[in-house]
Amino acid sequence: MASNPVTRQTRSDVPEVVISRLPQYVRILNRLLDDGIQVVSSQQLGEKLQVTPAQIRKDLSYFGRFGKQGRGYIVKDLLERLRQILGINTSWNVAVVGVGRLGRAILSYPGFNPDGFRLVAAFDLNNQVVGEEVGGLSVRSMDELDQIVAKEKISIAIVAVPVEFTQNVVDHLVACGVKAILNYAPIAPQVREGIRIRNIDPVLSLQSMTYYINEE
Amino acid sequence: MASNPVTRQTRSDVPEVVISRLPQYVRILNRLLDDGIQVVSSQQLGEKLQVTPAQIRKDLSYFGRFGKQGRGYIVKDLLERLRQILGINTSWNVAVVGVGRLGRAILSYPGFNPDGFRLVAAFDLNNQVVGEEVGGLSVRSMDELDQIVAKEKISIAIVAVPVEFTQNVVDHLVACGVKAILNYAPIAPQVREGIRIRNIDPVLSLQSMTYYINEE
DNA sequence: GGATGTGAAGTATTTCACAGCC
DNA sequence: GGCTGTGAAATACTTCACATCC
Repeated sequence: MASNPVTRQTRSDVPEVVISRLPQYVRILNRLLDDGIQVVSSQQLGEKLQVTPAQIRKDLSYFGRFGKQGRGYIVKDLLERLRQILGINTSWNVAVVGVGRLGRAILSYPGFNPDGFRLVAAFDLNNQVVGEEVGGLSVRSMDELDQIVAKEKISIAIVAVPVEFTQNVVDHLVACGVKAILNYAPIAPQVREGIRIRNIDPVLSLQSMTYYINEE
Repeated sequence: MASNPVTRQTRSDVPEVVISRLPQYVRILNRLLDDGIQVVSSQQLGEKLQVTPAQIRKDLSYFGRFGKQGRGYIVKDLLERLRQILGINTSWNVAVVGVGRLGRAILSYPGFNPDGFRLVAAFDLNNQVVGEEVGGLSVRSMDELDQIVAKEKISIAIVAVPVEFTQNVVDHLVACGVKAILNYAPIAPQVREGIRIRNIDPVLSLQSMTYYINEE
């Protein structure tokens, strides 16, 4: 990371850095589709994404041959294939843990649903907040976590609790069967092999930019 | 990414990926200092950060020789040097543009100040919000941007406006002399050479994790 | 004895460049 | 003619391993 430094190797032989670029391709393709554009070349895609056309072709080549030589890629088809590869062609149920100011902003953000995620449950550590209605969801107690994760088939959680509770909450989520976590607290929680975690850490991002401001 | 994928090369010959790790070292060193630990080895630091000791030593070697052979690093001294290198030994004035739910969460987050940043101004595009008091700041109109950026010596901005306004706001900020931008909208705004930008993009992070959940 | 700092070796990732196909 | 798909080359980054020093 900056905030999300990409880690190494998986059993699959596709470099993790390649996977991390696919969602950006998906986003651009969605836009092109909305604009009624039907065919796009790696050249054009590269311009929009500020990456080299060769990189795009190489990235895609890990998964198959999606293009038409001499023409480019059919936007609709490539989009469909990438969504399939990433597993975002179906919708994932997501829990939000922590309903403070940040949690509320997350719960009311409309951008998750169109992109393959449904926020289906909200939890808070503080019983003062439990029962409150936020973003169309009734805030639950952590005691109900296990049960609701199972019932709603939740495999992804967004954690926005104070830093001192974060590792505990993450452990609890993993114990309940959650497989991927997006963490907003300024630490890097430890998780066992097989669990994916990404940290959203604006302070780290800012601190790595100041180096370059100084340089001038 | 995932949200902050690290880009390439600068005039300085220190790899960007190295710079992106320094803030994490700073964070751990701060913790060690708080815990009263005075000396630390690359081995110990590596365990806490889940990176190899060799990487830490190599990273630091780009900037000088900070350790004592046979002993390790003096926590206080290394921390001070890293803060100096990153330019976070002094405090940067930061503007927040966009005072919606997310902007409010950012403005009330107490974690920026201890780490080298002071939120000194808030702006919104919507005149309904202008004049309101949020996080101890009075929300300003975008008309005042130029003047306040100059007066407050603001070189960093956090942008949390709706996606359709983002490129415009970024352009405006750059025109006013802002040098680094942290963007929360789900696009990658284009900026000219010399301006640093990082995107906080939770949806991209989530979408790159689903690939691995599926894999199992 | 123990840990740093660093060339050299080993990997990973990106880019080149061109054969092959539409 | 134009653009993909891909080995090969180039570059970037990480890890090794050891001389050096406290």
